[in-house]
Amino acid sequence: MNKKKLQSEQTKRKVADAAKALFSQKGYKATSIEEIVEATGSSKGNIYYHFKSKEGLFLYLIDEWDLEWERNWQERESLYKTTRDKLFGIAEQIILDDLNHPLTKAADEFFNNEEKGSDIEERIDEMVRRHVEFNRELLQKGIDEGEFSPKNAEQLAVILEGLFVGMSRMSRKTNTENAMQLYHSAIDVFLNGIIARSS
Amino acid sequence: MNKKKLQSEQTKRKVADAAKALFSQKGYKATSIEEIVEATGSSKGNIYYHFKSKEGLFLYLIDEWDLEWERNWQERESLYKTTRDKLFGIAEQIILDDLNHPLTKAADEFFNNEEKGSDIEERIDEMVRRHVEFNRELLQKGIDEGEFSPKNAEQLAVILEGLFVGMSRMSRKTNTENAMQLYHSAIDVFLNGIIARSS
DNA sequence: GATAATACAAAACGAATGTTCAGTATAAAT
DNA sequence: ATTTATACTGAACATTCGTTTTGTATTATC
Repeated sequence: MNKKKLQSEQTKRKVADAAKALFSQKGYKATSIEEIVEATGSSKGNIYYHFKSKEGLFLYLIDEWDLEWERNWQERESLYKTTRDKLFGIAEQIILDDLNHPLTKAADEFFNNEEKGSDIEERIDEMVRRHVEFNRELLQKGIDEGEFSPKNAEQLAVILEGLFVGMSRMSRKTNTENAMQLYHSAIDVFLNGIIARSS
Repeated sequence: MNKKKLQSEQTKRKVADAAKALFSQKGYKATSIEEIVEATGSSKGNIYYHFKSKEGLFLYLIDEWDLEWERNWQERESLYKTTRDKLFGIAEQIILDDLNHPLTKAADEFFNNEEKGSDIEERIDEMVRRHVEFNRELLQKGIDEGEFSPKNAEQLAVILEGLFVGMSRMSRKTNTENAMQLYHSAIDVFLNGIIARSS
């Protein structure tokens, strides 16, 4: 079990990468298996050999994406000292990781899905909850250390998450540099709005 | 030409209303003509008699929605004096007009569509531009009158639009009251971040 | 070397969907 | 009263899409 397993993993990766790119660009529904076939050269049957279904493929990508994001962040977190700097660092990672926040767009499609509770909606809800919790801890630390004025960290965390979502949306049609500026300004405003004032 | 024309307009309205509700709830792609048929009692053929296509129907709704929004706002604008109050007023209208910002979700689907430049994408881009311009004028006025500290109004306008988009996203699963609180807090932070300080 | 498992291809299937079309009833126009 | 235009129906059409199935070459196992 060597040559075959290796080859197999390579094609699975190729399919996953192509699907990720397509889902990011076109959304979930708008991306067809046929397009993934064309992008990879693999056959339809082969895709279904490696992944249970289209939904399963998407789920796989979400998990992978989120894990990777967390790994990347943990590697970089120590580079930033203040919570302020960390926020800027997060924005930078969001933009650089992939300008268009890979699956955010596709995620939008499921965010409001009253259909027969697909697994995907559940998973995305969980991801958002994790993000908010992540933000909350970050902000709470800033508050505790006197960097920010004491406020409802939970609500601020939701606002911050929304701000990121909104900025991602607004910067989809610009280049990296402009996106960076926009995120930076947005965080500036946000921080300025919650900063502890010595007056 | 009376009784028939009247009846005709009524059914067209009925279709438009049902479609608006469905698109808002499920998104564009996920809403089928068949579902509109079921929701209205009209036949498929009849829908295509009143509207050129599914895309045409959606376009019609976007235009109508935006016009209505602007009318509503112009009626209420005089109720608010400061730019600050106007922002709160806008948030209130966004929430009350329809908690889930009717077509925002569906609009998301087209925001990043690299397909054969559908008319819809164009139209939505234009709508966003108008919103940003609207925000810009509002903020510029606040800056000119000394309410806010002088900053790049254009960029702030984009941030504000993104903030609204993000808040809409984050409040999709809550009730009106919570949404109101969230928007209010978000605007508070935003205003606090750009306010002119007398210190 | 025979057998079994694996990785893949190609075609077919079945359901769903947007759109069109032929036909019909009713109201308006002549 | 007859003709015409309008509002509408229901079935048919053409495609697309996710998924399944059947078959096959290649590699691992014994």
